Amino acid sequence: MPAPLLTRPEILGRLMELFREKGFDGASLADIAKSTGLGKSSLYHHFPKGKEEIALEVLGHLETQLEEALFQPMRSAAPPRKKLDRMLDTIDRFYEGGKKACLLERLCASVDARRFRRPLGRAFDTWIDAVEALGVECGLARKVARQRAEDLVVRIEGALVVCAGTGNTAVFTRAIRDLRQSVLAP
Amino acid sequence: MPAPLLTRPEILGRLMELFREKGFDGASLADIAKSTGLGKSSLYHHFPKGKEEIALEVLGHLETQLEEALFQPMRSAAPPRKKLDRMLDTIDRFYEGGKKACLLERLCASVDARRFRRPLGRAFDTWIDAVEALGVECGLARKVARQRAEDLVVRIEGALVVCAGTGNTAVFTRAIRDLRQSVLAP
DNA sequence: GTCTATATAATGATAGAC
DNA sequence: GTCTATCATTATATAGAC
Repeated sequence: MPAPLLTRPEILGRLMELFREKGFDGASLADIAKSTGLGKSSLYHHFPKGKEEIALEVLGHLETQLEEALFQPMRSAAPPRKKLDRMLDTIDRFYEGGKKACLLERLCASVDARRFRRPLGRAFDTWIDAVEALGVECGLARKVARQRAEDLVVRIEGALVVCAGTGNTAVFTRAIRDLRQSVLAP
Repeated sequence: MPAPLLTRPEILGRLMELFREKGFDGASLADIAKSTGLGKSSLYHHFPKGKEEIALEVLGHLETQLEEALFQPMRSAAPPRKKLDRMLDTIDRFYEGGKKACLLERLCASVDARRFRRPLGRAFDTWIDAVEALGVECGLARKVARQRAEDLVVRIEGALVVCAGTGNTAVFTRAIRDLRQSVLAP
């Protein structure tokens, strides 16, 4: 009875890396096995429903990570501007300055996107909600705060696409910089 | 000697639809054959180097379309604000109000993105250049015009991603509306 | 320029031993 | 919980007839 080689969070972390790099359609079970160090059969032990279940679990893992690293800190008593700065720092690190792709975007662009629709929509909404709350905390009208929050997510995702297409990460860096000013502006 | 069933632009048009819907990794040769009504062997007659060549040709077809429908009109003598409006109308139609994906984004998100890097970068740059020219025409400093142009492309691409993830096309509609005001603002 | 038939490799997924 | 071996299916790509 061999012991597990990796903990479940470790496995999911590696798989998130893989899907961010190759996308869902582009990552084969062979890739998945290699990136985790597990054989295919072991994978089906952990994820009996196969590749689709793997992606859903990885999405869930991301939601947990986002909650801890991105959303929890937003509910502290710190000044909203500080909290926005912290969020943008975390985002900048997570995407490595525009060099790494977004899991949400990669799954949106997959053939089975409809299967992932619910968790994808929830992840985007949670993210937007967190930024909206900052705006409201800053005294912005709810509607304005909402639009600014949507705009933040839109610009992050768009900048990642344009960076991937042009190879010019300056676009992402500038997006982050601009958002520090614009999101909570009066 | 059977006659060709479709002209080359017709073939490329259908394939563009297919890749926008399924992505490069998600569209199989069987899908490609079905969408064009051609057998696999016929496909290899038209595109001897296979699937990768198909995607490159489709990208070229898009560049031609963009040149005619998007960039040419920008070089007319019309007032810049009118021309921006026209571009945003064309974009809105092309993406069907946020319901259809962007070919550039789908190819950026493919496993072989590096193969498409050059034409992808060129397409993005040409697009940004065209918008930048409008800004300069409007009296904006070149640097400002450039940033606004990048921002337009970023927000379009990002809005498409968020729409695909949330199913809420309002985000795209609002992005288009906002851009009408912000891109050429003094 | 299209077709049918096929080659060959890779795909997602299972069976059963340990 | 992992492994090796294998399954049926699908993938991209060719050969050669018409």
